[in-house]
Amino acid sequence: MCMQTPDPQTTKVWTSLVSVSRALQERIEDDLKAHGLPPLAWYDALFEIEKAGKHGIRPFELKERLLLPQYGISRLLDRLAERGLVTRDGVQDDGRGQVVRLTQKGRETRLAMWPVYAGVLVSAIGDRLSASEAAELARLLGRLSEDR
Amino acid sequence: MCMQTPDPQTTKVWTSLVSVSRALQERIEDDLKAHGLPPLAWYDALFEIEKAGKHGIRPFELKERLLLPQYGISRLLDRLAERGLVTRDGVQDDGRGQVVRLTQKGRETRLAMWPVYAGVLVSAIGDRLSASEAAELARLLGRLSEDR
DNA sequence: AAAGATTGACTGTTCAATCTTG
DNA sequence: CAAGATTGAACAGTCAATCTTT
Repeated sequence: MCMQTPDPQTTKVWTSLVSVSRALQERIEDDLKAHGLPPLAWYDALFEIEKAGKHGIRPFELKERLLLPQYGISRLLDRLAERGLVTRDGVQDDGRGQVVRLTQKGRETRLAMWPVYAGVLVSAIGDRLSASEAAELARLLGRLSEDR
Repeated sequence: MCMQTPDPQTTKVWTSLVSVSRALQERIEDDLKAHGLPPLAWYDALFEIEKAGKHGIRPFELKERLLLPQYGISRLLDRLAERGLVTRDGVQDDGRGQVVRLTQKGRETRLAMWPVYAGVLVSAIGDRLSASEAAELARLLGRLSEDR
């Protein structure tokens, strides 16, 4: 029974990680809201659906890309469809499934969100780190998500 | 009208930041749940209240420390009190306010959460980075939360 | 039975309105 | 009116159960 306590550096990494990512996410959400735009989570969804083009994408594929549970996708698509940002159509070769496609309004919304989103990233990250520092930071963060 | 797009390094930092902090938080939540323990957010609250000792702490102070809105504190304290982890008493010199104190059960719960919480931090951070890498990572993250 | 997807009920979060005291 | 705190209603997330098709 080894009661392990992280060393101070580990703790510092953790607290910085949480506070930085929370602060950034909040800033993005606030800016989006101030512009009358949808929440950040929608951006990723709209982007993935947009990338799928006119062939569309199946909800279960979206689930894998966005790392959300299936019911999460289901409810998210409900809201996107409600606002007219996506369409959901049955697919012929598999009666269980659907195909999701972005509408014109969906494309416009995604596009309108981007400058706001990008603006925060540039001012909060790009403007604060040199290219080499950013590369080093990305590398170190990558170390934390390696498989074991 | 400058349509700014973050450079690839900035984007990589952002995506790594989000995925690492999300994955870690999920691992901690899952482990806590597997041990029949409360969610991570409670840990910080219990810890802050515990630090206040027998003098207790006022909800508005807790709000500042935990960076939650006042109604968030109100509801969180409802749940903590419901489970017998904290007490809420009126305070004489300010009729509006309350004082929150940790119960014995609250102390035990906080203590039981710690090894689970710490275990994830050690295996996900401490074991993966050298001391100098951890220091460098903490330094770079710190750069991102400097005031401007 | 497994895969794709949805739903009802519960829990938690958010907003605006409210209440009380200073 | 401002500060400390709560609350009803709306919204989002979660769990387990369900439904349909393969």
